[in-house]
Amino acid sequence: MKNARQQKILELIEKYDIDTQDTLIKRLAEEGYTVTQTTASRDIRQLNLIKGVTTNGTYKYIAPRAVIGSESKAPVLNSAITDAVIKVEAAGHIVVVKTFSGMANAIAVCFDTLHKESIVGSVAGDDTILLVVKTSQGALELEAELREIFKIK
Amino acid sequence: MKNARQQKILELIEKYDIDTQDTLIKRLAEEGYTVTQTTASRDIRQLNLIKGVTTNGTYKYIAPRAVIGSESKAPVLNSAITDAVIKVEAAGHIVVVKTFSGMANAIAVCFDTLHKESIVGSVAGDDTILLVVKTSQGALELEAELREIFKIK
DNA sequence: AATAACGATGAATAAAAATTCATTTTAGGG
DNA sequence: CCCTAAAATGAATTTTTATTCATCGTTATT
Repeated sequence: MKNARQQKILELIEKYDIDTQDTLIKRLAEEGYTVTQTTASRDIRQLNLIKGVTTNGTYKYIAPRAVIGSESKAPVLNSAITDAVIKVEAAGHIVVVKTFSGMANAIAVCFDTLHKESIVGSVAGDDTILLVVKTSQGALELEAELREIFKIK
Repeated sequence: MKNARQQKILELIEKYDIDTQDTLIKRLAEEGYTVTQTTASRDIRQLNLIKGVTTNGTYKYIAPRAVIGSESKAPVLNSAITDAVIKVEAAGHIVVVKTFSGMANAIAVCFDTLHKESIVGSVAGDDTILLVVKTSQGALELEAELREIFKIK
């Protein structure tokens, strides 16, 4: 039951603007899932959903593209993300990451959540991310690390 | 007061794991900002911060890189420009400028209109601008200059 | 200077979300 | 089958967060 329901939740938050757990519960009920707020809260937590503010100033639950990591543990990247990285290459003190078209931003978000010391800043285009590193040496190390993570070459 | 405080909030959530508005209020108090939960709530909303679940299962406020809702944001106020620049750092022959989420483009436009000789080109993401300078020396000079302008550090 | 208009803030309150503590259900051994 | 352990769930409650309404300070306008 749980898995089907959580799957449905992901669909629902895509389809509708769901602003509270209560709204979610009602949508779920329409689909035949009757649960209490307790369960909704837990589902949301387990799915790593977050409540954001839209440009209209309203709230909305969304599925973030990567799990927010606190330094300690390796961040959890969903496979859609790791698969989308095509190439990683250091050039001077910059590391260039090539991705599937349109995926660069999603992946750059992951890098941000890594809070890697060596990364001074990053910019993402459509299918390319530039990671600026303080030193060439650092770039080489980062390159190696990323290749490890994304299983490149 | 408000801007300085919100700026500080961004620093605090980077530096510490802030799980509730209450802990944020306490951290702010340590820094000399005494506010109520009402204000904390509003600041969080205005900064577009979100509360996410970390890999440890704990909660944590973070500044998302991408703005939810995807449509472009409201026009940027003049005074907001300088306030929105968080960090300026030279790395080799590149200067990295960190800004509030969604502000990078607006600020990059300002740079362009400056027609600074030393800037070869620039790229802006959501919250980061890369300024490409001919030489490392030039990057250092530009870094110093920008820090002056934006009163960084 | 007086006054209007607006933004920032807080106290109190309402609303929403997380958690605790049981209870029920499910999945595996024996 | 029956039992046990673990997972899932809900009711009640606590905790956290958002909002309402009033006030204060600032700035602009006459």
